[in-house]
Amino acid sequence: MPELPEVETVCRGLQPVLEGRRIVRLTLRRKDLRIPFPKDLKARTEGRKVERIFRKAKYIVMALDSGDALIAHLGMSGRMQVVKSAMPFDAHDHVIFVTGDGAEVRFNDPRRFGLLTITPLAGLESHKLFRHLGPDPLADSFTPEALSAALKGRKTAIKTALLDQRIVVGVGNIYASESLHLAGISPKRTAGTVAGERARVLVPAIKEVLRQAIAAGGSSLRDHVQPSGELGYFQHAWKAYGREGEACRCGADKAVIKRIVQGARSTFFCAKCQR
DNA sequence: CTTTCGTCCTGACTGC
DNA sequence: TGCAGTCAGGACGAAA
Repeated sequence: MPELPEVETVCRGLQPVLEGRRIVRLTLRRKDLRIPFPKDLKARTEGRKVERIFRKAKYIVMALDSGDALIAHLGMSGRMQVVKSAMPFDAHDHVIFVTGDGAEVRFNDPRRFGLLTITPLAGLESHKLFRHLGPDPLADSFTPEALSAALKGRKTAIKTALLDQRIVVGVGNIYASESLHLAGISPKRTAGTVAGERARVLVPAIKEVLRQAIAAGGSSLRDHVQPSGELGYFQHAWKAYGREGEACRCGADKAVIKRIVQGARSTFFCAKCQR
C-alpha cells in the first residue's frame, strides 16, 4: 500500500483536479470496499464542492462545502487515477468522482482493502478511524521526546512498533526498514531501548526518508502511481528494502542486506551498521 | 494494558 | 503451458 509519501503524492495530484470543483456525480460500482459505503454517501457527496484535499495519516480527506469530509484509504493496492470520462472502466474501478468537465477521478483497488466513507469534518479528530492515531512524523510535534514517551516500556521490536499507527502514523513496511537503516538501529531491538538517545537519531531519520520519498513522488512497486499516471521513483533510492543479498552501502567487510520476518512481514537490514 | 495472530482480497511471480 | 504455492506497500478485531 501506499505509505505516507505515496498518499501525500496522491493528495497533491488530486488537488489541481478536484479542489474548487463540484462532484456532480459519484458512481459507486459496488456496495463496499473493506467496509460498506454509508447508505447516504452518494447523496451527501453529489453536488458538493471540494474545498480542500489533505492527508491525515495514510488517509485522504476531502473537505466538502457542506461541512462533510470524504475519507478515503488506499489499503494495499488502491490508486486514484485522473482519466478522461470516455475511458472504459477497469474491473477494479470501484468509485468514480465525476466533475463534469470531461475528466474524472477513479478509485481503483484490486484487493479492496481500501475504504471510502463520509463524516462531518468538525468531528474528524474523534472519528473511529482517527481517534487512536499517533503524531504525524512530519509534524513539529513529532520529537525525540514524543517518540521516547510512546516507546517507553514497549517490549515489541522497534520495527514492529514503527508500524503501529498509535505510536506514529504513516510509516509502513518499506519506510520502517529505510528509516531504521538510515538511523543505524537494528529492527530487532526492543522498542523501549530506543527511547532516549536513539530516538534522537531515529526521529530525524524518519523525517528525512519520508521527505525524500515525497520529493521523488513516492515508491512505485506494483500499485502506486500518481493520479496523473506518472510513476514515483523513490524505489531506486532504497538502501535496505528489497535489497536482500546485496552489499550494504555502509561498505563494511561482508556487510550484506538481510531479510527477516517480523510479525509476518519482511524486514530488511544490515547487521553491520544497524545495532 | 500489550502483543500476537488470523483475516479480508486479487494479482504477480516462482518453481515444478 | 499449466498449476500450486508464496508473497505483496494495511489495519482491524479477537484472543492470549
